[in-house]
Amino acid sequence: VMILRSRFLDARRKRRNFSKQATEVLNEYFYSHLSNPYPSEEAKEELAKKGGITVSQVSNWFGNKRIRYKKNMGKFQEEANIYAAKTAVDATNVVAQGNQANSPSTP
Amino acid sequence: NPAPANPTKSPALNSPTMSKQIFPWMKESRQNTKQKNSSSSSGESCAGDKSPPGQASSKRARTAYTSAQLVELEKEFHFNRYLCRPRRVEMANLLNLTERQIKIWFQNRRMKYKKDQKGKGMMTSSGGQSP
DNA sequence: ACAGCCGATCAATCATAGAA
DNA sequence: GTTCTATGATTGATCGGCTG
Repeated sequence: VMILRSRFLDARRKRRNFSKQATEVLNEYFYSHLSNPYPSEEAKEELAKKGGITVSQVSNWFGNKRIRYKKNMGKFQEEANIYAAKTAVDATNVVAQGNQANSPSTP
Repeated sequence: NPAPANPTKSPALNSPTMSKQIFPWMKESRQNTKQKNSSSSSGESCAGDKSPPGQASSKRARTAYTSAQLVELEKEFHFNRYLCRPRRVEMANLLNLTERQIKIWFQNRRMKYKKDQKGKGMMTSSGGQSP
């Protein structure tokens, strides 16, 4: 209403859809870690690099994906099956206690 | 309430492949993780009550701040990124918000500030796309 | 004990891109 | 060109951990 939405002070919300490559990488991680889709900071950086987007964008994507997935799981069923085939890093149990080798970028 | 939220719903899957379990993070709403218990007498009432029809539950609504409030907050932030207690009380009255809201606003604002700084540190020289 | 901060996340909402 | 849906970003507010 009246409150002319601050056309200014309001960050420019320009949106550009992600590339197929980025979406592919993000979905792959999401569905292969469906038991706990919370990538670590390092994992986010890796995903950002692979998808050609920023870490913030990776965070936004996971935030939106999680909420929307749980809000309407049925809608993603199909998509889930598509990505489910790849990488079965799935573990019914959360918390990786035995942290084993990874492939992080050792600084 | 578009989604009746049926907490206990069976997966009922008929996919040829594996299943789709309902992991804990998919469970609704926040406020979980910990369960403290208790024992103690008094109190029960646990909160958690759903909320179906009725109502009542606390609804941390997303109060939409007016542009006037935002301008004041923004102005103050530019002056000081941190607020002292007295100043906070002052602003709370002035803007008709609670001290808590003022505090939270500054916290979120600082996070945003930090995030913005992050993105501005690298820019070789190219750039500017002018549409 | 106790309040404030940080970092991550949630959840609602805004605004636009794309499909119908 | 209009209408509805998918999706990226923003933001008020919460959760848990840490600190003085």
